[in-house]
Amino acid sequence: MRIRVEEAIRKLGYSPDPAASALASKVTYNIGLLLPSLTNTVFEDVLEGIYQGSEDTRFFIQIGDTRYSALKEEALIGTFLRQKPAGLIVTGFEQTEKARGMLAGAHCPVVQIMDFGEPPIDMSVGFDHEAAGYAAARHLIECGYRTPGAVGARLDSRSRRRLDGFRKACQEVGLWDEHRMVITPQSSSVGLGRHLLEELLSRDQSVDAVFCNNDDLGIGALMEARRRLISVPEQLGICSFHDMEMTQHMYPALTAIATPRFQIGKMAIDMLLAEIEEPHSVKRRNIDTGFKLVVRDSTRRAG
Amino acid sequence: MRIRVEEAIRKLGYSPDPAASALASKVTYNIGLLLPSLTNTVFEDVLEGIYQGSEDTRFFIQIGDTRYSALKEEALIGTFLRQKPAGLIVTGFEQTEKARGMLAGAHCPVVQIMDFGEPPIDMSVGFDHEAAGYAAARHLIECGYRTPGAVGARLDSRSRRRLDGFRKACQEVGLWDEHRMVITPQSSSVGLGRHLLEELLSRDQSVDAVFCNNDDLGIGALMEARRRLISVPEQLGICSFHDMEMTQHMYPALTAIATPRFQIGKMAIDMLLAEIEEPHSVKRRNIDTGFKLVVRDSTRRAG
DNA sequence: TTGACGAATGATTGCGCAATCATTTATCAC
DNA sequence: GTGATAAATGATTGCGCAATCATTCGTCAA
Repeated sequence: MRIRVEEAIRKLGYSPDPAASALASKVTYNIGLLLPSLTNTVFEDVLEGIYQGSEDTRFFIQIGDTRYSALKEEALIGTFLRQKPAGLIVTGFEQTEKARGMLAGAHCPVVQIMDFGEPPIDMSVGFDHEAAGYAAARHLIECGYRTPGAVGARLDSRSRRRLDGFRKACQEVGLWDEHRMVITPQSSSVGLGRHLLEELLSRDQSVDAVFCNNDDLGIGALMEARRRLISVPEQLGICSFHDMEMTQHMYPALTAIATPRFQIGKMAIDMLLAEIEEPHSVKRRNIDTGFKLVVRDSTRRAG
Repeated sequence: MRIRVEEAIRKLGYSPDPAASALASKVTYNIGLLLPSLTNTVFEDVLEGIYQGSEDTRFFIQIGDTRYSALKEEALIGTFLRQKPAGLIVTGFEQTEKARGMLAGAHCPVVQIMDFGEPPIDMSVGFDHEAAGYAAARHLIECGYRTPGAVGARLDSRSRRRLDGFRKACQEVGLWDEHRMVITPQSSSVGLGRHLLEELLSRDQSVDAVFCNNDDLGIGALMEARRRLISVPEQLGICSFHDMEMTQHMYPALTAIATPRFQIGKMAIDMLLAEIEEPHSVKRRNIDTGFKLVVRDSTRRAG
């Protein structure tokens, strides 16, 4: 009987209507993914992990681009929930009150990614951004740099906390001056990195090290240093953030805080699928992935 | 009456069920977008254009990642069509026979992007890759380079045609040797760009210019040249492809064939929305956006 | 053979909306 | 005021499936 039916399916080229299925069963095989940006290389790797973890399952990843706007995010959460997703992955902890309410009341598991600290709405996987910024500062200080600065763009809460951590570590050893923190709401780019280093140097010519809030800025800073014939790492140490593939191939290679973006994506989808399969089966619901300092030539001073 | 209804909607927090709507009307507000890769910066800008063009409309972009596989693409086209999308955007002209059949029979407009040449299934917007490669070669030749090579990765049909065009221009002036074409099926990265230049130089030390099939490779080649103390552009001219933001900030800045990725995305979504709004209203259904040679220091030899 | 039980199969209902048709109400010219 | 037309409103049906219930069939022990 089953065989006969399956033969007919093949012969007629039948395939079920997902809309009818969703209407009748009140659930779909869609997994909603909310990212603040798709044009930010940081999220490419997260995406890669999520795709890899959901390949060959019946689930379909539906991406929403919030453009770093909590309101757009709120609207998208509404749109997604209306479609009765099987699960939801959202970036960070900074949803609007209403969005948090919707997520808390959702009839599906929810994973918050890229951050660690606050208790999650449901589950979370990420790392502590303040600790990461702190680690960057400690590294520069231990390398002997004494006039550290920092540059940052597109200041979402996570970026801000990285800079907070950096500032804190510098203050602890009495090496901080707030003038050496150059930030802008503009979205980050290599060109902006060059510009921000320029601004930093114009504010304080004695700056001997800079923490760049992400790799675009790091590469930009490196190129600007090169243009000005400022030697890296001797005259200027550069520590980048995220460590995308490119940074290790720069010349000199960039020291960076490497963030486990692929792993975060993979763990998030794994947790989500497990929880969809068997509700309440996931035990560790709030995961700190940590980060890693990768020391390369851009901070490796002789002596 | 209308007012009373809308008040009730607000009060009850009612929002229509998209599944029921899709079932009853046989159409949704989803626009399917098939890209070969999301971790390729090339498509970020396309995406940006599409998002910008669909913002504040009732349409929702649904992304599918084909991972450069025609079979995955075929499967995704099936998945998308089952959802009765309002429109579809697919990359390139290399669909499987079956996929082309499905697209041709789709009850919605279809735009093929990133390529120009073949007659489209429905509509298309892109540029001629062979002509772009040809232009790169002509530029290097006109700069006086006499031993041009080329490196390429991830050889989809478009990449291949770029290299074909490059080869053709070199052959026309008797400057070609197939040994100076180094290609690999690996996916492109900066590290790979370094490696491919290494390979190219090991095959023929007299190479004095290289065309890189995309910017990752171009930046990698530049970094490798730097490491080997090969001066750019004097000893080695480098021409990159696509011209993402970063290339102009390299040191020396990279000459590149700039491709109008944002514009392609924007035009594609505009054509699609117009056609959804009013079938057969779009007149120019096969658009050649062209490309632009941007000359910078990496090919600007003194004399 | 009989009864009892579980598995396989068949028949029915409702999900929430859009589309269609049937009805009522408003609008206007004469 | 009348009739004719257009607009607004109301009632009904069906989209294609999943879930539920009702039925039949097969299996086995007594």
